[in-house]
Amino acid sequence: MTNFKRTLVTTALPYANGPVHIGHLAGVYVPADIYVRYLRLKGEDVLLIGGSDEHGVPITLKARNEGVTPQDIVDKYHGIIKKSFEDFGISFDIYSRTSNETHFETASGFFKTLYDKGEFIEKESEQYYDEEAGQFLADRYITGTCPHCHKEGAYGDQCESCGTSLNATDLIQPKSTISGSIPVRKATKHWYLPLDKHESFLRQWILEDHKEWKSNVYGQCKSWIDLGLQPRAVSRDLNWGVPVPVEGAEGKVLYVWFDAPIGYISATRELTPDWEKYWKDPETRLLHFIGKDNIVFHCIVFPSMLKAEGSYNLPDNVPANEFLNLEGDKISTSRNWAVWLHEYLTEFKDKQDVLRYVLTANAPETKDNDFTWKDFQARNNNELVAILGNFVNRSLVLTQKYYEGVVPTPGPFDTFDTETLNSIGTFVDKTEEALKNFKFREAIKEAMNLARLGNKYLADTEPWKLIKTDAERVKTIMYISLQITANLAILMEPFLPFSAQKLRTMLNMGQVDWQQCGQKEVLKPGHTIHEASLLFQKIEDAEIQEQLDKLQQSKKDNQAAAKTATPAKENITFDEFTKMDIRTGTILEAEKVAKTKKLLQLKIDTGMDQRTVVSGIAEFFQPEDLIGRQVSIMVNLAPRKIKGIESQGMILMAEDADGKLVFVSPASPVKNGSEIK
RNA sequence: GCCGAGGUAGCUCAGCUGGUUAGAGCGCAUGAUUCAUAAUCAUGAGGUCGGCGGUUCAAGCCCGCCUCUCGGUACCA
Repeated sequence: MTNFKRTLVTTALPYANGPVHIGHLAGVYVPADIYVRYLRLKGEDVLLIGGSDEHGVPITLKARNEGVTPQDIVDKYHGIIKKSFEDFGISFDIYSRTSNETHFETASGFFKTLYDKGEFIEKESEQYYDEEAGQFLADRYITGTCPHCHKEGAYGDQCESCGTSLNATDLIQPKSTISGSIPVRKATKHWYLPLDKHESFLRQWILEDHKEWKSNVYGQCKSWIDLGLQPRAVSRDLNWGVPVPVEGAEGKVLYVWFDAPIGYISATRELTPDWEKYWKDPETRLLHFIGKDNIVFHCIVFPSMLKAEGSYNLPDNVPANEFLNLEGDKISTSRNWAVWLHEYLTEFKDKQDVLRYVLTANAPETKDNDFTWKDFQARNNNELVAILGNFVNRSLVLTQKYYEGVVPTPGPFDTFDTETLNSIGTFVDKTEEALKNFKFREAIKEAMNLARLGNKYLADTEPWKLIKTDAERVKTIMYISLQITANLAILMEPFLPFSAQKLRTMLNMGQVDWQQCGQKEVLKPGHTIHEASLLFQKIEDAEIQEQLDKLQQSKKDNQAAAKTATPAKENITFDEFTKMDIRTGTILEAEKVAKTKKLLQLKIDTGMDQRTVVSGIAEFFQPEDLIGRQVSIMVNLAPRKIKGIESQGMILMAEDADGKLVFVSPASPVKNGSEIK
């Protein structure tokens, strides 16, 4: 590995349309903060960069819904997010935002450079345009009927009902959410970053030169590259974002995915005039801490941008984490299934370190993990309180009791003393080794082992007994206990900064650095320490129950929301209704369409003929169970080829709240071909 | 379907390029102990390493097939 002189750590920019939750913290910010605090303690030159991602369509939509400006939205959430990070001790050198001036300048300059170098391709395409509002419509600004599940109110990019991702042009009866008018298709010009052009470079750089990346990251990249990379639009028609800085681009802004990672650069520029040293000097190590949803951007897209620009470093590693679930379910902002950081701190005041600890000890490093309140309580009570807090307390209380807070002068060390003192260094080394490899779960475990060592040492030497018979020996024992305690005060700093600081205050330690860590004498004999207070408090069952009840309430609210039917569609005339020819029919044959997940190929006796229908119901029915079943079929729907099979009609299904499909059939058997009207 | 990541003790996870009786923490049981927030310390019970087959003197680790979970992708008239 190259010997780097300094490190630049970036953390994924949280999207400023909502607060941050434990998933963000566990996946990105806590590990990044631990890593950076560790390097700082070692005296290394390191920067931790963060900021809010404030552009993009969802923010404009939210603003519209709430009747405020997009700036109002991002101001609000940027404030909340920034404060949450401060409160949890995420030690950013700068936490910036993409709506500020430096960023506009940086992003726009970056685009201009690539533009001038001819790194983009220009393409014209047809997009929906709202004539009343006089603007192009982003996919999210269009609603209509989902072509798949036929639910109304699907967005142009995704149907929230069936979860399918869509193209706006596929929506049935599209409608602009801005003016309510029916949008028209209109040609528009955009710039694209030809990722395919960078494929051979990416192959070499990732698949050959960075085999050491985490397996989830490496595999994901390989998957994307092998699937074939496509040119990606870097601009779009929108009025919220960084304007495209070329002529003829009025009403166009940089696509949010393009401007967001440039936010890392902008923030660094804002922080220091020396920013280029951190971004362009090959002796700087660039690290991106992100969640797994961001792997493709940070390993493929952003590096391609940097490479195309030419003067920037590429990331040396991208330690992406998987996702954190909450009590067995995916964390979801819209379903309010989350533990919000700003709420946590009002309910568990001053317990930042507890959450940091639990999220680190149970971090989703290799696979998705589950956060449960019961585990949270257990780790607090059985580990932080019982092992770490208790050892520190024992050590300090005994010192006060026997020596009024003065570190005693030790006598000769016996074998066990020496072994114990040596072990301190061993645990420190193991912690450090894990940290270097981004194995934070293992690192915090090894750090805790130092506290275990302390407890064992006290249990084995029993100073409270010896004090009556061999007071001299007790001095040595307490001296060693205090050295372990002092080491903990340093070793825990990256993980539990608040508690470590509190401990250092108790120990009257002052400034520390990593070099002291692992040493046998951190506190000199004669040094006076302060009164002890508890580092951690037990968490009672009632507090945990309160949190569980709160989540239960979210679940109830969601179920209630799911029960309300979607509003009726616009009226149609009787003539329009009679155009639809719906009949009863019987399924004669059914088989799964090869190489698909959802498709069944059905042969239906419609009374008039036997015809083939392809239907997306395979997830809910076994083909053999369908034979002989009577169904409703729309017979005059224009035929369409699906997976090479011509589908002549459509089976009518009802969709339940959970997305399950149910046949709409005659209540008792009728002649095939009977009209449904 | 295809691609990727996972499936190891009740729970959360380690297991390097295949090599003696498969590990840790928590939980559980028993014992010791009382300086300490009834905390601690020791000992122990728990595993056909998702399933089946193969390669090998030897497989949790390699190969094939199957199965389950998560993510990406195709498909949903």
